[in-house]
Amino acid sequence: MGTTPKPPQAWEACLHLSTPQGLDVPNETPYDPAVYTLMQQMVPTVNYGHCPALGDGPVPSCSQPAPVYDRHYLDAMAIGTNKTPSLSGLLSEAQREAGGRAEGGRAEGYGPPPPCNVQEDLESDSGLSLNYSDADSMETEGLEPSRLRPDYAEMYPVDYGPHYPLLPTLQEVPPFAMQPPEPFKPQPEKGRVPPRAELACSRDERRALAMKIPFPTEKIVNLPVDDFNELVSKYQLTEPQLVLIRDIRRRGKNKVAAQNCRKRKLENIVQLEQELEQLGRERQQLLRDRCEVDKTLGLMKQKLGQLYREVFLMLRDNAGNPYSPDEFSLQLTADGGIFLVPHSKKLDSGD
DNA sequence: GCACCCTGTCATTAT
DNA sequence: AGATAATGACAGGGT
Repeated sequence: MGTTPKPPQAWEACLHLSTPQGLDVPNETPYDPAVYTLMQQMVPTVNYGHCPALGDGPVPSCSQPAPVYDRHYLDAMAIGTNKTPSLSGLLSEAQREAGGRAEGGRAEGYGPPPPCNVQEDLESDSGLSLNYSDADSMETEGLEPSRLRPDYAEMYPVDYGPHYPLLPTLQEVPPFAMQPPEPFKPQPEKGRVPPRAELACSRDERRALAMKIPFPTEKIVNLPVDDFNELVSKYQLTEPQLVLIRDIRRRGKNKVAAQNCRKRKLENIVQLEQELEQLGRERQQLLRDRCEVDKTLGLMKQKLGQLYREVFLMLRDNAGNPYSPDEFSLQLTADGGIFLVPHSKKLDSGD
């Protein structure tokens, strides 16, 4: 049931993005000797500004800055905003709920809990709690003793009444433990479906009630360990009661931990989505910058070619004739010297 | 009836 | 060593 594969949400889809093709440029060396040895071949620089090094990838020309996979990314984000109501929204919702619940749970004042709806506890429990400390479930579900762990049946005699605790004083017994629970009549707010937890007191509260635990589950869960131990030691509790109390404390702590964990998970997802958006923006800016650089580079090459031609045409041999560009070329040495070299020879490009 | 979501719980590991 | 926190996995209930 809970393992049904779910369609990828926005952040999940984003994780499947391919690597940014637009930026993995083939290694462009800053100094290409061929450029300076055979300048006339490169002079007609027609395709500068077109980002030729990008190949046929999705990288746009300068005027079209929308690569294919960015649309994918944007689609994914759009899915995130359409299908899921937005994780930020979910997060704030979760925060509201968790915060409210946590505050409620932490409330110091201990009053009588809302009336318990024992009938509501037809829900089955899962895992150990069914077999271990679910006294009321056992009661209301009508489980056969054969289905229970042997020690469970031993720990939870069906007849609670007289076995139960030697309560210190009547004043210390919370009212709800002394009064029979009234039938629960949920009164949902308009336009809002109350969570299950609000419909009735929790299962652990009902368990505590059934086991006549003489203090509230809120204290069991929220007291610091020393205070908790002190509280427990003040009462003469049976072993089943102690087991239940420890279970209640463990479950209560874990419930809060799970809420916090889920909240953090949502926060992380939101943060990652924001980072993804930011990185997408940075990538777009880098692509624009590179187009500008390519354009500038093309212009410089064009000017250099022009200059090369002008210099070459001014050269004359001893007879005053111009050199043929088919037979000679100009070469630049590392120290800045310029030589006229026949095509059959080449200067050592080392230096 | 099914898919999805939310929540509580358990088991396990980390702190 | 025991308590607690964190988290994945699962189940049950609601929509």
